Amino acid sequence: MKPLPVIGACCAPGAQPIAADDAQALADRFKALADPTRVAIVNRLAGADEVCVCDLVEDFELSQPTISHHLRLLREAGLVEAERRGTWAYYRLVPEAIDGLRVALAG
Amino acid sequence: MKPLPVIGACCAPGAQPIAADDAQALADRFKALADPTRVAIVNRLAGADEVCVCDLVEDFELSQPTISHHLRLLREAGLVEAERRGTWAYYRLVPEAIDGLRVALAG
DNA sequence: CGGTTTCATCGACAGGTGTCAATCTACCAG
DNA sequence: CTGGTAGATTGACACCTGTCGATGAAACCG
Repeated sequence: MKPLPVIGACCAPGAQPIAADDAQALADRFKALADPTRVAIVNRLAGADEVCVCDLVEDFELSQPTISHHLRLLREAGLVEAERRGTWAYYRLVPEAIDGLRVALAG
Repeated sequence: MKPLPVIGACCAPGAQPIAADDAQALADRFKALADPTRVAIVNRLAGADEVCVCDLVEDFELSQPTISHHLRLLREAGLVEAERRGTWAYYRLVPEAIDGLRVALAG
């Protein structure tokens, strides 16, 4: 798991050149949001403190493995984090990660 | 070419639920930034008013068709726009499109 | 203990994506 | 008109990705 690198402004007028590594790291995080299901999951998590996986499986009309797959990608990108409590797993947003992307889009 | 739909906050704590269409539209625009070369191109365009395609082909060590391909994806996502002057083509950032993404990431 | 539930992982498959060489289409200079 | 240059398009290829069914792993219940 990467330590969630902090990348400065890059994509609005006036931004300074960024290194190839940073472009790669940014692309990786944007890739996590490059799917409508994952955008919807993030949106769902943004509306509550935490959400049980079982609720996500009910909300979206996708198989449980597919939801699990998307959650993993979001987790690996550092955008969400999971906590296991007994039989259930609860997912939360990582606001700092979203902030990081917003900052990167600034000028 | 889509009319660049405006989508409200979606991905930070406190955001309201968004429609499936909006999740799709957002994912499409994030997908345009889900590649390191395209992030670097956007960063390059952010540092100048406009950039000639010939300069991009020189800067990045990729073939001219590949650069052209990435520019098309960015254009179709509405993140950049092109202007043809004589033999050369000049690309510019569309700041409103970047702003739209930044707003979507807000809470 | 055995059975059930929740979630993650695996294997497979169709469709999408990044890349390049080759080609095509303006446009400009003689 | 001829030749040269800039950029877009095409075709091909390897690789990645979203999806599902089947299986595994861990916790709970009776």
